[in-house]
Formats: sequence, C-alpha cells, structure tokens
Amino acid sequence: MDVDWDLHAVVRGCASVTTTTRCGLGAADSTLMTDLHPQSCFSSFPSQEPFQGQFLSFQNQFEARNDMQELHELYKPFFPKSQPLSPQIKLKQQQEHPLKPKQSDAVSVTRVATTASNTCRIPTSHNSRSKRRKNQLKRVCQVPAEGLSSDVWAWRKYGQKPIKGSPYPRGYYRCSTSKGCLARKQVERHRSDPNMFIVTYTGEHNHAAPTHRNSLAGSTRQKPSTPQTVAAGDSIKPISDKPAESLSPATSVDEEVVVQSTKVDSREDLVEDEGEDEFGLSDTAVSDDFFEGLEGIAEMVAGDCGFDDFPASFDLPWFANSAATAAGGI
DNA sequence: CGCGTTTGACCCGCGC
DNA sequence: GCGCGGGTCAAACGCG
Repeated sequence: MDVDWDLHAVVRGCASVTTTTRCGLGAADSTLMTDLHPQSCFSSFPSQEPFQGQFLSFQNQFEARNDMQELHELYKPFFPKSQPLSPQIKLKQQQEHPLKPKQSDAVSVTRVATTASNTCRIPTSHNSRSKRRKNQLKRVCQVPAEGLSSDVWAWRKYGQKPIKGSPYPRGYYRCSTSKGCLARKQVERHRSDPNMFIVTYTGEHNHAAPTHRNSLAGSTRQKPSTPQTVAAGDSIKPISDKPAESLSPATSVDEEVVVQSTKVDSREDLVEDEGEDEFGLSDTAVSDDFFEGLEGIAEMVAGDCGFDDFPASFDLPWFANSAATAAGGI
C-alpha cells in the first residue's frame, strides 16, 4: 500500500498537471493529440488501465531524466479517467464524435505513437448497452505477451468465445475493482503472431485505480507459471486476471491509437498489421514527423525503460507480481 | 467463505 | 425477415 500510495500520488500529480483526460491512447498520444492532433483525442475512452502501470514504471525509470515531463505529458491520457477532461480536449472530442457518426467503418484511425510493439487503436463510439456493437467506444491495443502482466486494475473474466476466423478464442473481462464499473476488456491472441495479444478496452472505469492491482481478496489465483494461459486455445486465460491489459508501455510501448467505429473488431487485422497507416491516417492529419517523434519517444521509453528494469527499481508489489505472473496469468 | 474461472445458453446487433 | 456471430449472463466449480 505504501508504495502504491506513492506511485499513485506521483501519477496523479502528473496527471493533474496537465489535465489531459482519458484520451486514452498511447502515452504519447495525449500530448500529441492535444497539441498536434486535436482529432485524435477521444473523450470517452475507457481508462487506460494498462497504461497506468506502464506509466508508473516509466516514471521511475525516467525520474532523473529531464524527459520525465515529456513522458508525463505523453502518458497523461492514460491516467484514470477520474481526471477531468480539459475543455480543449472535450471540444476536440466532440468535434470528432459528432462529426464522425460512423462513417461506415469510418475509421478515423489516428496513429498516435508507436514504440516497440504495442499498438492501440481507439475507435469512437458510444457505450450503450442497447447497441453494444454499434457505437461503442473501444480502444484496441496490441500487446506482447510479456506486456500482459502489468495492470493496475483487477479484471474478472466473464466469458470466452471462439472467434470466427481466428484460431484463438477471445476472452471477456470486466473490472472487478468496483461492482458498478463499466470498464471491460477483451483479450485475443494475435492471429498471425501468437506472441502478441490484441486487447480491446470498452467502457470506462467509474472509480479510481486501485492502489493494489488486486484490491479484491483472492482475486488472483496466480499460478506461478501456468502455461494454460497463453495456450492457443485458451490464449488468454493465463493472463486472465489481467490478461493483456498490461500492455504496459514499459514492456512494449508501441501504441497506435486508432479511432474507429465499432467495426474495429472486424478490422483487428489492422491492428495486426501495424501498418495501419492505411486507414489510420485516413482521417488523421498527422505528419510523418509527428510519428517519428512519437516513435523516438517510444523507443526511448521502451529501450531505456525495459521492463526488465522494473522489478529492480520498483517497489510496487503488485507490479512486480503482475510482471512475474503476467505471462503465467495472475 | 469469497472471489475468479469455466462454460453453455441466451440476447441482440448486423449483414444479406 | 433470417441467419450468423459476437457479447453477456449465470450456474457450477476450483482455489486460496
């Protein structure tokens, strides 16, 4: 707890500094999005759970660096949504949503940042139960298996289904930290790259991030390394507790943010192909320079802050835990 | 005992 | 209007 507290404080502090919001995209996104890409900001993203963990990690890593601020800026979006959105962002968001009711697949994909291997796309939509498929705000991230472990939120698996066209089943998770929390997450193994997981976040957390990853009692049955997890069929189970959320930036900080309509699902391929520029950029007005910059940052983060370093420098029990179990499934 | 996972069934959005 | 497929529910079960 203590440690968590500190971390939390830090995170929050950072967040508060720049009221960014839950644009939820890649860390780098927020800043960029805000400044460079107004379009890329989405207001209602599900909070970026995974990133939080990552973010924290980064902080430590970069604490001594001047880059810290930069990073902070970048990760602002990943803070728990509890943070208020800045008016600017809101406006931007509004612009985006309304304007893009859903251009047939409308994929306004915005490639926010790309680091090493994570890719995030954020489709815009509404989160209404009645129309769960249509208009649902989703954030799709591609995470390496190693990155599945770190997550601040506690997730509970409530379903799993085989997906047509994919050899791997998709796991459905919901936030177990708070009963009323609408945050949900879907974890699916990358079809072409078994080592990668496609994580889709839906809904937002209506509560602050737990200091401990598993605030609930036995929430995690972490079994030291249970292969079950990533098995092809069960792909997600191992990680089950926190399957992929951990997309942690630290691990692989690549993220691509994409805004799309719900159809993103069908486009998971896109995620896979990291080349999403194809569509991602369709709506985006981002220049290559922009991306380059992001990538640079990402690399910095990924490279300098390798996940490996975390445990050593991190005091967060849960973090280490997750990392360890991550692959095995917490 | 409490919580998470598993799994089959049901619901409903979406495309044809 | 129909069928497909994805998403959710809920009971049963397992684990700590």
